Amino acid sequence: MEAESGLSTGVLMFIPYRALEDRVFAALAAAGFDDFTPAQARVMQRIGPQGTRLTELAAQAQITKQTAGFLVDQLEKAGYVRRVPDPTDKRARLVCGAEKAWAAKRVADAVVAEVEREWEAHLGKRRMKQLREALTLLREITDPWA
Amino acid sequence: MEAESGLSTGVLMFIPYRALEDRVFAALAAAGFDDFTPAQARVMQRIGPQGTRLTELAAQAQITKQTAGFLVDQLEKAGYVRRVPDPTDKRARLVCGAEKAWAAKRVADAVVAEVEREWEAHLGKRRMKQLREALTLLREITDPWA
DNA sequence: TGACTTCAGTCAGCTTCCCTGACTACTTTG
DNA sequence: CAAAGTAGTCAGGGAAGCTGACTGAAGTCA
Repeated sequence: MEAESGLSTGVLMFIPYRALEDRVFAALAAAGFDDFTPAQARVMQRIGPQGTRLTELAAQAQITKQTAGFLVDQLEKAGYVRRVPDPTDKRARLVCGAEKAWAAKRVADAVVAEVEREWEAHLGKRRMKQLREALTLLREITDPWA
Repeated sequence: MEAESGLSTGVLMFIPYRALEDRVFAALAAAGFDDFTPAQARVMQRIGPQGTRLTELAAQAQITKQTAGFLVDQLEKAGYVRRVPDPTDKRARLVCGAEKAWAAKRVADAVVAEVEREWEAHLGKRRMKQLREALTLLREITDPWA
């Protein structure tokens, strides 16, 4: 494509993101959490401490409620979540994380922290801070929700 | 947990990337290039000026050669690429971009440039430069190939 | 030269993810 | 209470990816 460092800023962002994601999934698999998929993880990530409604999960993950329902079914079978009736609305049920989900989250969080330390070691404290600052600012005009 | 936002640096990178991708696809669709998918685009992007082998495309896009073959089939039907025999190796064929592909690329490149200008306007010239610098450095330890 | 090995690409069959459309059950509101 | 809105499911389908098994061509080496 282009000659020099001619990659677009967008692509330059995607490369480290993808590398991080790969690391997290590898670590989860190594720790025995190999029975869920990236799509399921994306939903699971968004479950709040008190549980979250299916419709809410779907909206946040930007998928249809049908897809979310399918993914939650699989997560339920694998023992990561359970569905409990919502006491405040008899139409709804709350998707709650099970202990297995929190255990996986602890592993994932540890890897993210480790990778960020590696990045900081490579960039130096100053540049890492600038990077986060620029990205946080950029979020203001690129984050469609929040 | 940082003060500015609790999001990991990886997620912070993904947000603008996704926003850029959405913009590019919307612009392509608006320009009439609505007959290909993101997956097909990811393959098409990697076709060199003189054409590229299927196996090479698969490796670069990090998919199997079967999947790549399937996507190239679709691109061929839609008129974006054609396959020609490789003169230097009778086993292989070169996937070459057709004029329609280059036209789409021109549209995409224009949108990328436009979005980058918007980002620079929001961040300021200095911060944009720092951002690209940090990301380029980060590529050294996160880009699995090159 | 002939026997292995390697590489390019295809075929067949499968899973996962995600969609639309149509539906039931319950809540809220006028 | 009737109408409108919301939570979730069911049915069906398409896109994208995988593995495994294969053909045909090239390269290697005794």
